[in-house]
Amino acid sequence: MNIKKISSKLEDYLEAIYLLQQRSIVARVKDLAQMLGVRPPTAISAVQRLTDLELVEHQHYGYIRLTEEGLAIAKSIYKRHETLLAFLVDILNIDVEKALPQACGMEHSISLSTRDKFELLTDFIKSDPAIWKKWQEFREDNNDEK
Amino acid sequence: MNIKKISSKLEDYLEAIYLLQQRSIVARVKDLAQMLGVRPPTAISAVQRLTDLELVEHQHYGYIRLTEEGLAIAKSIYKRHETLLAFLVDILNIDVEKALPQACGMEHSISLSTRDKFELLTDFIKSDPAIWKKWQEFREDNNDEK
DNA sequence: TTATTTTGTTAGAAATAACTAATAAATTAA
DNA sequence: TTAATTTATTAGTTATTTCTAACAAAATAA
Repeated sequence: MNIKKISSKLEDYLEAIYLLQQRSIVARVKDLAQMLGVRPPTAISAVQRLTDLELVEHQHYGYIRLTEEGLAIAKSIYKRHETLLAFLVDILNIDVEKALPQACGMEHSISLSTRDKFELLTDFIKSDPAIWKKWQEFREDNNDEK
Repeated sequence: MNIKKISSKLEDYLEAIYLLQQRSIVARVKDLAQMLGVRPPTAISAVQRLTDLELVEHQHYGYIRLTEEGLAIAKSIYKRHETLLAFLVDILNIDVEKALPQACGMEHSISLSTRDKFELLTDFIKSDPAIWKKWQEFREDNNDEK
């Protein structure tokens, strides 16, 4: 029931396949390569390693699908991604374009329990208008206009 | 004047050399390997690559020293490390042993400006006793005893 | 000062993760 | 249904980061 430990690069591939599936686009090598900014042979080699690990299923010249285990990992990474992105953008007031690559980097380093705490803090600050206002002001008083 | 972009592993080596220097321990291959949990040949190979990049100076069988540029990178990474660790431990209430590896992972992904914002938020929450108390309670109300 | 121990280095191998070039299969258009 | 285009794959190369085994230099102890 433990989540298999794989490299952060492989986690990125699982996450990308998951996102393609979500958009009801059947994951193909081309899309995967495009999303991750690599060449098709690089994506293929990753898909092959993920197949060996039984995290995806892939027949030659065919579609790429997550196994149950691969889906569990993908979801868990994506959840961390979402939480971190929301924290960076909504709380720390970072532009989405700048926040995205940072969330993508951090999402591989934090535990699930740390993710929960990031979410809790985000909810805490957002849920209380007084605190939210104070934080806005505190930020602005410290040269954080943008 | 730009900070050279190197891999996160090499950043770890610079950070470790910096910490050894701080403790007035002259950095040696053995210490470095021990700190990073690798075998001596691995540390040597990293030191050689850092020497090629002119980020450290190292004569055979001698001491390892950071160049001015290497020191700048090391300091900047370490600053991010400290800020993230303080945030995880003091604000999110994560045990130091658990927080450490997560800070070590995240420190390579965040920009200097994001680091500043983490510090700002930490200061904000710590500086206001009312907010601090509310956050403690909010955490405890959401199953975060430990 | 020789012997032992510690520390550092080289050589060579393996895994990961990327690339280009060449080719093969599948799809689309003529 | 061929021909052209798109997509996928294989083969081979490179860089990074790790390892073990073997050896060399330096430091310490006998």
